Amino acid sequence: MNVFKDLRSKVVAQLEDMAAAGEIPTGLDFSRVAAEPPRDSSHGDAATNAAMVLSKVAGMKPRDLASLLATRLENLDVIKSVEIAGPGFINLRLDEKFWFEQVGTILKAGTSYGDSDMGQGEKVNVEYVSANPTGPLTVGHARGAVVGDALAALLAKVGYDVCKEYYINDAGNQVNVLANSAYLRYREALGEDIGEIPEGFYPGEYLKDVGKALADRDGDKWLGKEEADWISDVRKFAIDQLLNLIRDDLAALGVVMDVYSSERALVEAGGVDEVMKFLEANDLVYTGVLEPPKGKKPDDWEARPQTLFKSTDFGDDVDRPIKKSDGSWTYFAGDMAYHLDKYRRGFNTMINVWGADHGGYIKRMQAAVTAMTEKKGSLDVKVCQLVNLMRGGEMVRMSKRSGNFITLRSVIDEVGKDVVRFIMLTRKNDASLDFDLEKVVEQSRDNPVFYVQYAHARSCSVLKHSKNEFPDMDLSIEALEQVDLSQLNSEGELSLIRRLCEWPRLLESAGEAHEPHRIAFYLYDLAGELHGLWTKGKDNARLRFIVTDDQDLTQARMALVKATSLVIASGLDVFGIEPAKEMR
RNA sequence: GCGCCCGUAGCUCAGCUGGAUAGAGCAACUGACUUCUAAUCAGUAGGUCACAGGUUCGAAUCCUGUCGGGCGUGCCA
Repeated sequence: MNVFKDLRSKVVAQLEDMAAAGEIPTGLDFSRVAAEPPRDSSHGDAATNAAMVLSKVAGMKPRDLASLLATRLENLDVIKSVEIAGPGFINLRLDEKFWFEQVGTILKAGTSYGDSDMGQGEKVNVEYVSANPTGPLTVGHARGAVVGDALAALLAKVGYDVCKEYYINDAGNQVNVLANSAYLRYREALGEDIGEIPEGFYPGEYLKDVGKALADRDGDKWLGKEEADWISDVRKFAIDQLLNLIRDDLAALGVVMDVYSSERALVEAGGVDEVMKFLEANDLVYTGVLEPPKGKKPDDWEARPQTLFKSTDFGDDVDRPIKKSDGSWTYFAGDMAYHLDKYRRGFNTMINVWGADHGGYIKRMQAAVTAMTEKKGSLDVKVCQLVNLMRGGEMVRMSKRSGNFITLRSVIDEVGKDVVRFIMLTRKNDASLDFDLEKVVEQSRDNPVFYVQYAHARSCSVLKHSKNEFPDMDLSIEALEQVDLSQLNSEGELSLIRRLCEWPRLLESAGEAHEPHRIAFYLYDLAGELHGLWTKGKDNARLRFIVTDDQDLTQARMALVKATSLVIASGLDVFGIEPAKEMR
């Protein structure tokens, strides 16, 4: 049940009646007509822009059109009052009874309140993390992981059929570097002194375990052999080990993928050849020489003919190589095959969550998707900007060369996965984000995780206390749904109810925009309303949630508190966060 | 050079896809607080939405240009 969607259809119905009655022309386009909560709540519960949007095509002054429509709306029974304001807004005030009924609706729906069928079961593929299997996950990876995960959950909540996917880059050069690094550690595990890790190898300590595991499995079987003999086996072994490591890191963050897709498997199955065939058949490739890059010193640049994809035909800036000058495939070629594969698996809508350093790659990938799906597929790329890890206001510097980077795991161990998840969602993806290890565990309004969790914990606490105060009060959902809420008519209470009713609408707009961070801001505001109400009880005992001499009033308040905690829990659920029952 | 992102209160950021008098938190100032769990709440102050044009009933939001910051810019993945 979405209050505003419902109102909008009531408005449109009236407009259709007006057209039928000859008051306005027939056949008008109502798609821009909206019914939304006004920014300033003093304007009422909802406002429609119908008169302003339609005045021109209807050939009427906005105010005249508004007054015709207003008269009709006034006669609807849920509407308490109607007023025309400003340039032609129609402000609607709804009957309080209507709002009270919504609390019952929320209680009945529970955490499924806000679920929507907007997506119509459409298949959507969300690809995220996709970190190279060459090391443990870092804080940087965590942002993409959380944003992708929450976006997937959000889309599922509003009615899409979502597949969460991880693309394993196991075909490029870096997995050979990995294999060589692992081989070195393998020799070390078998007693050899390997000294300093040379340039061009991954130095990380985690590879010791990989080398040891390989030695345990295969003994000295690869020792003293040519690289060509062991590379393929060792590479596969190392990749599997690293993927297990990454999977564990993701699990510690609460992320579970539906599908892991291997680049190597795709290439070996002929995916790239198929892409080439398609491109050739459609005259989308040619052999050419690219201009030298500008703005960068073309030190060792020399002109070389390559196989190029005509991505400029689809909005890219230059055509992109799919074959290197030595004849091997570029990363892009494999990625094209991968996206074609996704499309073939039934995903017309694809969303990729990428790190900031991949910004320059978006256009060519979108061009590729457009070309390969003959415009039937779409690709949205969410680029996550950098996370600045801080401690007490100071930047935590990481040096990659020494292999001394901050792992995701160590951060989770320090502050907990729920904190990491929430903080990663407190900024829109394309803005950079400060993550202060001290601030995020502070107990203050400045720390949104705490503030929201505290609101939930406070609800739980209040419910528990009310039960102590009135042992025979029925707090079951069934009972609370039936409670008469007409006493909850203070401004704070009605404002909280209205806020709760915005939840379904917020979910849909956040889902449509692919912006899960909006939920974080909503929850923060919602928590603020609850804390505000709570403190009113200090001035006036009658306004406390628990009124010791009035069980009926208390029970009504409990219905509202319960509904609030359900919406908070449901928001946190989209974020994959466990709501706190108490603060310690 | 070109492309993408960003520019909103002293600071950190929202702004619901074009709505009414642009909102929060922090910091500052004033007040409430023997509690249903203390870590909160109420209020004051703070703005040329970088700048200049344009589109229209209406622009922080869309378009063009300028300035400033970040990222990316052949055969890495």
